[in-house]
This record gives sequence, C-alpha cells and structure tokens, in this order.
Amino acid sequence: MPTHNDGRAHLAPSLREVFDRVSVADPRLRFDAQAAIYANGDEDESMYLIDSGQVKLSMSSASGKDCLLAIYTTGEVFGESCFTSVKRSENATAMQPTVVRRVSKRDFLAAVEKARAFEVLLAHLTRRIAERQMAVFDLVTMSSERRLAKVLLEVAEKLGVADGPYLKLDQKISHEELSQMVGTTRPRITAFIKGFRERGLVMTVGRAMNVHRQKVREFIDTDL
Amino acid sequence: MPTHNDGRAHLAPSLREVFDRVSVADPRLRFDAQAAIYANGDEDESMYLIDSGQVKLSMSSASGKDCLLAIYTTGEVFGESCFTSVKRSENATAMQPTVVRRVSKRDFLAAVEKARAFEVLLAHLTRRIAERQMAVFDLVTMSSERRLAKVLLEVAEKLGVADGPYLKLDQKISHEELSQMVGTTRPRITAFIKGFRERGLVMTVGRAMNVHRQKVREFIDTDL
DNA sequence: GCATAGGTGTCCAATTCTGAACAGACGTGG
DNA sequence: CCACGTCTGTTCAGAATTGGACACCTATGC
Repeated sequence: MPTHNDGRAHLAPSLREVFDRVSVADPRLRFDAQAAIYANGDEDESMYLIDSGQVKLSMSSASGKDCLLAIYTTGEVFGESCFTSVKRSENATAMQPTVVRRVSKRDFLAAVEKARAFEVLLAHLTRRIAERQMAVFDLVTMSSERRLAKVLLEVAEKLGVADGPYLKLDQKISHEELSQMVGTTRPRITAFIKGFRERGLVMTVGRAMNVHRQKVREFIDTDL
Repeated sequence: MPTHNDGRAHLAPSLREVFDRVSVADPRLRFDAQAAIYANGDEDESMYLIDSGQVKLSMSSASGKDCLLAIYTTGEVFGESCFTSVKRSENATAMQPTVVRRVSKRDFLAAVEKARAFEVLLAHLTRRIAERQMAVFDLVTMSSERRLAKVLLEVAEKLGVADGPYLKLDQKISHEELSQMVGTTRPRITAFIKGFRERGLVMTVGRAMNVHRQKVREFIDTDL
C-alpha cells in the first residue's frame, strides 16, 4: 500500500485546488506592502491562499522585539491558526503588494470534505509542525552565523530567481527581517553577510543580493 | 454560532477518547526510563497515547547537540509526524517508566472518522503549531534566563504537584534537559537556578525542585 | 533640487555565553 | 559499605553577542 500522500496524489487535490473548489464567491483582496492581513488578537476565522505577492508571519513582544516565523509566497496557504482559536496569535503582513483569496474556515472545511482532501490538510498541518520544529532545533543547536546561512538559503530558494550558480533576491527581505528570523541583531547580520561576501557565498549587486546555492549549502554542512 | 471547538465539545470526543474507540486491539507497550519509543529515521506510521509516564520529543544534530522539543505526560497524544512522512524526523524517548498505546495511522484515522472527531484532530495539530511557534518566538526574543523561567513554569505546570505556592518537581527533568530546551549550556542553567533560588523563585529540596508559581510568573512578566 | 525615510556599513564598550574542567552529592547494585 | 554512574555546583579564560551610535546611500515626493 502506498503512503497516503503519494497514493492519493491523483485522487485528492492539493490545498490550492481546494480553494478553487470553494463554492461561494471568494473575492480577491489586495494589500499594499507593509499592510496587515491580520494581526495578533484579531477575530478572524479564515484561511488564505496567496494569488501573488509575499506574506510574512510574525509575533511581537510587549518590549517591541519581533520574531519572523515564516514567509509565504504565491500559491501557498496560511491562516491555519483559525482551527485552534477564534483569535489570531500572530500577525500576517504583506511584504510586497499582494493579492490573496480569503475563505471562511467553514467554507474551507466544506470544500475539503467535498474534495475528500482531508489527508492533504492533515499533511499540510503536520508539515507546518515539522517546519517550526526545525526552526526550534536550529535556534537551539546552531551558531547565529550558520543559522543565517540556512535562513538565506531557504529564503533564496523560496523567493529567488535562478541565475547561474546564484539565486537572485531583489529586495525581498531586509537585514532587520533576517535578524528577526535568525535571532540576533541587525549589525550582526550585516557583519556575517560581509564575511559571506568575502568567502564568495553571496554577491551583492547594488542593493540586491545573490546567494550562491552550492557554496552556502557547503558552509551549512561543514563540520556539522 | 459557537466556535467549532467549544460548540462541539459535547458531540465530538477528545483525541484521548478516540483512542478508546479504536476497533482493533491496541496492546499497551511498556518502556523503561531512557528507552526509545521511536527514533529519527524509523519507519513508523502510528499515533501514541500515554497511559502513564513521561515522554520527550527531541532532535539531535550530527555534531551531538540535542534539542528537546516537547515533553508529554499521561493522557497526551503524540506521533503526529506520521501524517507527513513515513519516517520519523524526531526521537520520542521515555523519561520515566512509561506505558503507551500505539495505533496505526490507518486505524487512528478510521476511529476519528467514526467518532466525527475531525475538527478535534485539526485543533490538536494546530495547537502543536502554535506551541512550536511560541518556542521559536521565545528563542528569538527572550534572554536565556527568562526563557529558563518560562520553561520551568511550563514543565512544573505539566508535571508538578501543587504544594502551597509551589509546584513540586521530583526529578522530572535534569539541568542537561533544561539546557536543551532553553538553548544554552548546562552550567548556565545551574547558575540561573542558583539566582532563582536566591530570589525565592524556586526552592531546592534535596535533589528535587519546587517552583514558586506566582514569583516565577512575575519574573517572566516584569519589564517586558 | 532637496528633504525625508528606510535600509546598509561600521564601530565599540559592556555584557553574556561557551566549553571544558573538576569537585561534591546522591542512589543503586554488588 | 563501597564502587560506580549520574547529576549538580562552581570556576574561568576566551569567544561571541548586544545595543547604541553614527555615517552613508538611494529612492521618493514635494
């Protein structure tokens, strides 16, 4: 018997396709860069699919420190926190001009049922758990520098455009935001990147950054 | 309309009850302290319910550094990672002599369906996401000392026994394990706890530790 | 053209953290 | 009751990190 994921791939649709099957009208919502899609404390029981653009999930402390949990882009689904609580526990913010589809939890679940995409949803949620778990692991076990390399690679693979051995990242993320993912300060990020530049791991072109896939991967993996 | 969680609480059973309804025989498995229930890389598509004892989820790096992701105790369910992958990406280890019920993913899902506990399962998974997310947030934004206070309180509330203003923790967790949750070294944990002792946040009785609920909470919340 | 705002490059003193080492405390099983 | 293993308490020099400051660069809008 094949695994549920693989075996049903041709039967059950992806979550993205589930959105297409939602029976009610699902207006596209537009957000400017920096606009809040939802914020901590909001009552919002809905799921989102990104049609275009870029969204970050973050949490902020009373003392003003921010933590960037994840970045999502075109085709990705977010908003799962509505299954535990009516109130959001994190912020979802557009990082670029962004278009999303919003569907109520109720309609979303109905569409999942109709599409028999139940296990697809389970796999999705469990993948999110694994992603966060890996972030915890990295924070606990790796140095800031290595963590930055890892974050850069992840971000570049998600948002970058291939260009020879490089992945081009044009203004997709600031040092400030990187520091909120890595768990350090902005000046450190700048210093680490300077080191990466000298060692050929990244290349800075004007304000944009190019990430050398191969070299960065090697750096992450050396003398584990 | 009530929230799905609350509104259906009397209709849909808890995940714990779902285990009771699994139609196949579900043998109890016993594990000694330190025994592996499953380990990174194992092929194991099953869910677990703890009948008694204490289990930790952890990940370890090639360089030998460990990260303790979560601690579960009697009545709690774990093993969700089987919904994404046939192979485990983390270790589940008994911290005390422990008895668990193991149910295959297949039987588990059948029982969930029969019990109409679908949304209960979704809420469970989403809660796990929120838990991990909070751990990431704490690692990124708080000092080690404050994080230790928070971890101590969480652990004490989960595993401790109330005793006046204190929660008694008898040998439930070592400094080494605390360091793997907090993301620092063992000697630091000892030093921080020494400070906590001097400020009355904890009390050490022989080898056991008592956590002062109120004072620790205040410490965590001061000058956010 | 100029002011402005947001991002980047740099510096540094004070602080925190690491990693390794060693001694003592406790409990268990010969 | 002693040896052994595991855990806690402590120390320390060297390394990494913080947080605040300041200069600069480059779009943008008036």
